[in-house]
Amino acid sequence: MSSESSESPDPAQQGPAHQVTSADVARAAKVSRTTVSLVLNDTPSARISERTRERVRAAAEQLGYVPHAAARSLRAGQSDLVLLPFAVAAIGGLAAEWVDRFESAVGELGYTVVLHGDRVPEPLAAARAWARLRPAAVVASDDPRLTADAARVLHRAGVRAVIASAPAPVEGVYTLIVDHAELGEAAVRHLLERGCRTIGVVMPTERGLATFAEPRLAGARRAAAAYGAEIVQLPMRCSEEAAAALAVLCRELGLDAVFGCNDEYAALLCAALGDLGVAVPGQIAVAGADDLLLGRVVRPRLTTVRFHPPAPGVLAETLHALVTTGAAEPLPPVRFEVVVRESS
Amino acid sequence: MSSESSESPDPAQQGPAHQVTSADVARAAKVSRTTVSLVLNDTPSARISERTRERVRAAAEQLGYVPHAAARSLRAGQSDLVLLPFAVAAIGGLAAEWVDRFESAVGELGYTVVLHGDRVPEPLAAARAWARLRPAAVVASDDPRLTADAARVLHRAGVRAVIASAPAPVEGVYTLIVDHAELGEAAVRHLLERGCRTIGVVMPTERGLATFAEPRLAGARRAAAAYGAEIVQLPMRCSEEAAAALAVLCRELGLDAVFGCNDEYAALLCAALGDLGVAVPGQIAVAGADDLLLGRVVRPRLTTVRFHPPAPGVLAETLHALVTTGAAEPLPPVRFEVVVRESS
DNA sequence: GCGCCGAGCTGACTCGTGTCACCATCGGTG
DNA sequence: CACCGATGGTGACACGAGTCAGCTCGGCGC
Repeated sequence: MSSESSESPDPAQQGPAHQVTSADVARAAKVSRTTVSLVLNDTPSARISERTRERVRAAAEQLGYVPHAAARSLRAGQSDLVLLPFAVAAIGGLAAEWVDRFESAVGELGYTVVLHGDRVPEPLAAARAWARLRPAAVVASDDPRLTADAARVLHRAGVRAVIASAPAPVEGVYTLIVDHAELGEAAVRHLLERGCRTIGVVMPTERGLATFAEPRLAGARRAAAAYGAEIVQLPMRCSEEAAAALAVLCRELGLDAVFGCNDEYAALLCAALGDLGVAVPGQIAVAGADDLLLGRVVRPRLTTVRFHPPAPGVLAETLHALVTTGAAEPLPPVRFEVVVRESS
Repeated sequence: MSSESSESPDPAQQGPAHQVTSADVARAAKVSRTTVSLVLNDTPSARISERTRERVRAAAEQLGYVPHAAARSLRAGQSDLVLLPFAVAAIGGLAAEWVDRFESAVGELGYTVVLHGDRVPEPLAAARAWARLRPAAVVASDDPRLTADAARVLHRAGVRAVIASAPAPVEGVYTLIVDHAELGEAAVRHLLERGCRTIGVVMPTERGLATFAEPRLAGARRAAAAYGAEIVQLPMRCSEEAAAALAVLCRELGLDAVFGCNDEYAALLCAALGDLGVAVPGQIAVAGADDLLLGRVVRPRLTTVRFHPPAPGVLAETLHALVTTGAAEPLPPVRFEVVVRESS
């Protein structure tokens, strides 16, 4: 494979062909580098004749000049990066679409969104890794590593906005309250209202999911307490085999309902119960959470809890306000809604 | 631990508190900036006494110094960024896990992986956007924007390795051959071997998926031609309603099999057929692709085509070789495997 | 002739880092 | 005393871009 037509057969072989800088454009247009900068950035105060502007733009185009973001933000003292420290696999289908729309929204405000998932468990080490990039903002979601200390490291590195969703406010972080306990409570209250009194709660054993699972369980307990009902913890891996084993256990324990913690686990368990001949919801009712496509594909369709995050555009403006003015109106807590379908 | 504690109550409120640079560390340790750099980078040729090293490290720790990645790579003339220009929503569940493992693998080689999904449709504009970040490598997957011209823009900006998966080699790009036509062919050949002769192929109407759908359809045609069978295109959105409508159409058309293009579409259609009382696979056999969890959760379980990408570590080493030496061994084409389950 | 003005452009400094060449000190030797 | 070789450090430049103060030049008024 060769990429450069006639000049040179293979640029990958001959080392970087000399990166094009604004100095090259200046030489080509026979002006100073200053002029190039003024023209290409449309600096309002600059008094450059239209003829010169044309020359500069033509030269830039012809040379294929692309500004160097790092150099620019170094000089500017502030970058246009917005860092989302997520591992891709940790983003569900629903959230993925939200992320994409958020990306468009902040993109229109001139930011460059960047996802960077690392496996660093220690909060300060993770924060340092993020800080190296000197982003203008960091937007995390229920990431337990985003502690007050981590936020301090980020602010020290010049990060202007640190945003996170979390069950409770974190010092130095603009916190969007997402109370998973409330979600668990809503799901289990629904099952209680259906008359169920012995309710299993699936606890995913995959690392990282504990952040959601623990508070959801706590909420489930809260709901059960009000009805004098019983809660049973059900550890489970995200696999068919684990689901099959757990289904047997559910029957043995005589549960009359299970909160799956998440649509994936709920659907897996639901299918396993069906294979066992257990009627859903007749003998055991099942509810999931997060309203994934999955829940509408299985039969019976899965009852789930859908949550309503702020519109991406709204959060984008909040971010922009934080970056520019250092403050922003707090957003209302994220609300949940039980979507009753056929599994309960 | 607290790095600043008493000085300032709320770092977010009082503006950037003066970013900590290596010069600050130098002052605190009473050495030159050069020494700081030598110590913190463990430069092998440096002759610095252990006492001084300690002082420098202590000062850096105490001040919470984090190096400025942009400045560093500016000076180095090359960054450690690996850019994956994917929209998050475009990554399926299976691929997401692969991406995460790839991230770990290249991370161990000292790179920083960054996902950046934009919606720029024009290849050169997109390439310029990527080039601004001056990554060491760009790894794309079946992205139609990664043309030979786009690759040229990237190389011009000093990008050392441009890697992509695609059905056919692209000039200037290290291409990992993933022949979706072959995938479609395998799936449909399986259905043909089951005796089916009138086969529908779902064509997702969502933008971006055409990249996969078109070649898969072409492969389906190839397989059908060998058997003298008929192929019917079935456009479909990714929703329950669209699936229900399409299920009716399938029955009317008298199809005896459908290739769902993808497990999501296949599962959706499968469920809709079931709701209609059509027996799967009795009356209509269904096959999907990509081997998502979804396919093992629905009943009947979905027959699917699984593909075997190179191990993340292998591709990471290929990338490293390209970045450092400019060349790498070609990898064998990605192979596919039909996983027969209950829907066919 | 001199002073002033504005249009049009540029020189020189800055951001935070890495690195090369050079410098200072010291103990030892001819 | 002059010289040497380590040892332990530092000064100054470069990377690519943005920006402020200042330069030149032609035209105009008196």
